[in-house]
Amino acid sequence: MAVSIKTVAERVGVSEATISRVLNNKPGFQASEDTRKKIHNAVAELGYVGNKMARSLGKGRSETIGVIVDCLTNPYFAMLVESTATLSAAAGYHALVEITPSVGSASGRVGQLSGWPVDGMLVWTNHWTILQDASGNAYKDSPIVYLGYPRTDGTDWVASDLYDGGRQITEHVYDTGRKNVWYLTPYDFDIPVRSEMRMRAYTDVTKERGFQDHVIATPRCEESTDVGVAVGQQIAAMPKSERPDALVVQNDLIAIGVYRGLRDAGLRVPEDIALTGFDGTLEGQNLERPLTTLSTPPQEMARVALEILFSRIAGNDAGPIGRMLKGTLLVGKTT
Amino acid sequence: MAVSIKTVAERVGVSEATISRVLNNKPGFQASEDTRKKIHNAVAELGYVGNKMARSLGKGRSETIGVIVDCLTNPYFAMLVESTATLSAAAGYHALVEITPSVGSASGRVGQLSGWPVDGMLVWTNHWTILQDASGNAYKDSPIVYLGYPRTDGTDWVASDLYDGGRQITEHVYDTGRKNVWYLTPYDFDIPVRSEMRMRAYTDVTKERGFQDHVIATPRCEESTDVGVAVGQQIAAMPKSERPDALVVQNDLIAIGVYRGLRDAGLRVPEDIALTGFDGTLEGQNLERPLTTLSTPPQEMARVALEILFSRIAGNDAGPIGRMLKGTLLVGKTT
DNA sequence: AAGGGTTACGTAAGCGCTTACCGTAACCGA
DNA sequence: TCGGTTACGGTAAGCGCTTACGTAACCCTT
Repeated sequence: MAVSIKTVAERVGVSEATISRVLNNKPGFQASEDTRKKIHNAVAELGYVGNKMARSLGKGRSETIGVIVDCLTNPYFAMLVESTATLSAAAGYHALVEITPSVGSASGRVGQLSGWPVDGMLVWTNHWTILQDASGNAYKDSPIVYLGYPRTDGTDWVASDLYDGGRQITEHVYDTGRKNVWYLTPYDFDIPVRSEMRMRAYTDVTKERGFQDHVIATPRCEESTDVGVAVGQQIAAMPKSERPDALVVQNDLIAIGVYRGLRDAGLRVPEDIALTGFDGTLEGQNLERPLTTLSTPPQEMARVALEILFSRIAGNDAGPIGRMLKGTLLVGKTT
Repeated sequence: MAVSIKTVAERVGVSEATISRVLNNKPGFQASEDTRKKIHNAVAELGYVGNKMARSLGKGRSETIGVIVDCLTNPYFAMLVESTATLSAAAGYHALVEITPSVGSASGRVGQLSGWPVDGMLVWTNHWTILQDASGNAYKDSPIVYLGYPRTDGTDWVASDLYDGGRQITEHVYDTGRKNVWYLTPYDFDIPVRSEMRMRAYTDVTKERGFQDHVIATPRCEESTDVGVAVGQQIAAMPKSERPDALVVQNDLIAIGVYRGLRDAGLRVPEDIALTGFDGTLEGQNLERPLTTLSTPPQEMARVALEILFSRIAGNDAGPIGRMLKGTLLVGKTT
């Protein structure tokens, strides 16, 4: 029904092959200026826009890359996806997003995206599992770059150096003179790898400075902000002597919640208690007191990851590539 | 290379057609329990996952819907896209996102998505233009539901009732006793339709109450927050007598900027000046003083829009469908 | 015993494009 | 005059699915 390459071919009076070759600028193929013109005219007049599906089927490549993330409400992911979409568009690729909190969980698998011949995938995992196909085997139909955490399982990854970041932020907190610093993490005991590095950095620095570490773990869940609020209230309810004088929180979203919880309960940040986040989100900066946090620009992450991915698509089959991106400390008004 | 339907067929010893029919549960087709079993076993053993491209080519439907928005950094859009992705996944569809600030602009056209046989599209437009294909004709290869603003051009749309919302929020502001209320809009003089309704509601209410209206228009641009900051500073720099005592701002992002601008210049909100946003974003609620705003849940918008879209895909060709969603006033601490 | 309905599956023609492999015809130099 | 280029472009075989149509075997009916 729609105008296909056949329509154009008939209109111009040449074969479909010629149309295809001219439109794709096939190297080594020469058409007369005349046919070229005619073809382009016909295309314009008919409003012909190929059919990407057929094209992909024919070429065996879809010029689409898949992006799998937990959610988009976290602005960090939103930015990540946005960057991926624009960067891949610039390279002539489409971005197919899939939101699957399940990917990366123990039973994580490549849900909907499966069977879609994406040329490559960017996958954010919170856990250290591998993407699996429907039968539970490691997915390997197309190259994947895992985002978020460093890996040692032979896959490609781009991560922010959480250990380094954790140290930067913890040291900063101690540098401001705090002595009883707690760490707050949405901890998933089933998958102990999660966030190890940020937390380990915290405990390391704490020990090095000769202080006592203290970790609060809350169940990992969607409504991070609310979780934070609850924790904030709990802490505010403690007698002053038992309370920490600083809280290093695993990410901005939760930290924001904690901020609200503390504030609503009448505690002042940072006068009564210092607070830090992690991620460098916009929200954090829009708090009354911009949040002290550590940012690894998702744009950068997307850029580096796509670089790797495109090289894989182009055939690069060297050993596993990993890139650690160092974050930068953003000192706000909460410490 | 990958395992195709042919592989399965050979393994089981039946024709490809049978595989396809069994796997798709073709109504009216009966296979023996035996073959069914064999097929499912083979599929499991081989790890066969169809090829969606070929499937789509064959059926003429791609089971993919496209979503076009300005950006994802605006959490409103992020939420919209997230809802679309999850809701369509639930219906067995994929979501293909395209970020194109240009769509909806005067020269707006269906960029990358063009040629991709999406079964339908959700398009957010800031302006009242129609999606165009490469040759400048109205795009009509697949059904589209336009989001954001009501339309009278025969296309389907889902919008939040901006006039109603504008009235709600303006009246609320006057109800708090303000008398010199200004309106701030990122106004694109090239496309005067933009936001007419919110602003008109403001002027209407203002006149009804016997006050003088005053509109500040700033160039529409990406860094909305920064624009807001600048305006906030300008206003703060005015002598108190010339200053408004309330600012009704076109959206949360800009309002947040204004908040910061005012705050940094030493003005207090709402004591010195009241402030409202529009959209009900998370950021707005995370401000020190949660922003008074008007929210039209993007989830709801996505839900309603997809409902319409799926009905169109199913063949519903009734006249244009429009749905106006009433927003609800969120009274924060800025008024 | 012949016609007719089931049951269970095969055949083959697409879907709209790409591309390896062949023509032609004109032109050119020797 | 003839073989060899060069310029231009047609043919047809896929890519991996779906589906309209056909058919063979079986059982039941009258």
